[in-house]
Amino acid sequence: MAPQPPARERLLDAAEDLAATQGVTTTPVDVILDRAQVSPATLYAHFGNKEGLITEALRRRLARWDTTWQECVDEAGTPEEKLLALFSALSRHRRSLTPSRWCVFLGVAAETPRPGQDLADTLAADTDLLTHRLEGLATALVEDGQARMLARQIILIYTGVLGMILRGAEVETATAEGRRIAALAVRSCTGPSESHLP
Amino acid sequence: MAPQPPARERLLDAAEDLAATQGVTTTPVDVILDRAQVSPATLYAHFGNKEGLITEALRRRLARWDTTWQECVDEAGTPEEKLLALFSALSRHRRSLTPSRWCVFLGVAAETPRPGQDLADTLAADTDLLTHRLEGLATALVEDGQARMLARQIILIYTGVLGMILRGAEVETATAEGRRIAALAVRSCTGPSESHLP
DNA sequence: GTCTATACAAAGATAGAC
DNA sequence: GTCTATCTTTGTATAGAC
Repeated sequence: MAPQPPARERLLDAAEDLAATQGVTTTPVDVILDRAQVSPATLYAHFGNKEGLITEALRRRLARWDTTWQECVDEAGTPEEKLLALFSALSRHRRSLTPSRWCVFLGVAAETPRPGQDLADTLAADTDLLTHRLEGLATALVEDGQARMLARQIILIYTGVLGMILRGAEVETATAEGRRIAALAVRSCTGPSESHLP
Repeated sequence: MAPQPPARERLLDAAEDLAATQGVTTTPVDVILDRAQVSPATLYAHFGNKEGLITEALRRRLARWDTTWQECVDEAGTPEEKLLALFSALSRHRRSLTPSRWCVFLGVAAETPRPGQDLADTLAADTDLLTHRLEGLATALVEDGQARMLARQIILIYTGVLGMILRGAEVETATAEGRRIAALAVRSCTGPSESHLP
């Protein structure tokens, strides 16, 4: 038999999975414990409380998302493709995990009107990563002043894709649609001239 | 003193307000009762359970949103402006109410992984209203085949605006940005020729 | 580090009276 | 239709042992 990972890992796995598929508020600690095959005391010894566990699980997930997205950027050819790699990354990220109901970070944010500082920071880190990486990639395409705006537009469209999944849309359909709209936004900044390059 | 509205109304008001600002799962029934100045028994007599109350409150809110949006469509001049009136409607709707954290319907959907039939129907009714009205308005602008696609794109962008509010963006900024992107989507369907009419 | 058993608090819902 | 009082269940967290 494969040796079981330590209780801490099992807790993080269970918490991440359940948060993504069922939501946090509606998932009692008992269910997480049951899934992880861990006793209550162990959870509180490691993470202090439920929110601490969730926070830690989200941090780990954000790191994975960061990696997946960066890989997709690196594989993309042109600066425009690198900017739009966000959408391929979303596809790939979802395929590599138990499919979440929409987006764990937005989901937890929606469920948690008054998060503690650590959780709030972790949730903000998702938006920050989007902002910074997209601004960086946009700088290769448009003037500095426009880069911030273009990044914001793409975050909006990306967030729209996630929201469509919550509305019940097919993931691949919504992603493809988002990518198409994002391409429009890019081209409205770069000018129509270069829009038909390979 | 102004005569107090009946308990049923006070419950709906309180539930709507609290659902919009704090979320449903994290708002205990007691808090709704306290805000409405109503006893528990009255709530259960009228609505059966908490979800019944929330469902009814959402139905009422959807009807108001429907009205506000239709007004904005009627006030708009060109077919393109009518299609984009969705974004002015969002502004107006929010200004007419206690500002919700983002969107009550998406919020409740996010918080409720397994809604009962009635609640599920009410949540779906929001997306359905968007779909049908936008498809109707799009038909005035583009061919029938494209109308469905354009409507979907605008729902995606609109949903993105709402998601940006959850991410902490300024409401008016996000709305204006969404409207601009939606205009791009419209013009990519109608062709660049007519894009500069008054 | 991890377990068993349990304390403590909160939340949803109902009984019975007026 | 509405109230007071209360029951039941569920959920978070801890005590103390190994």
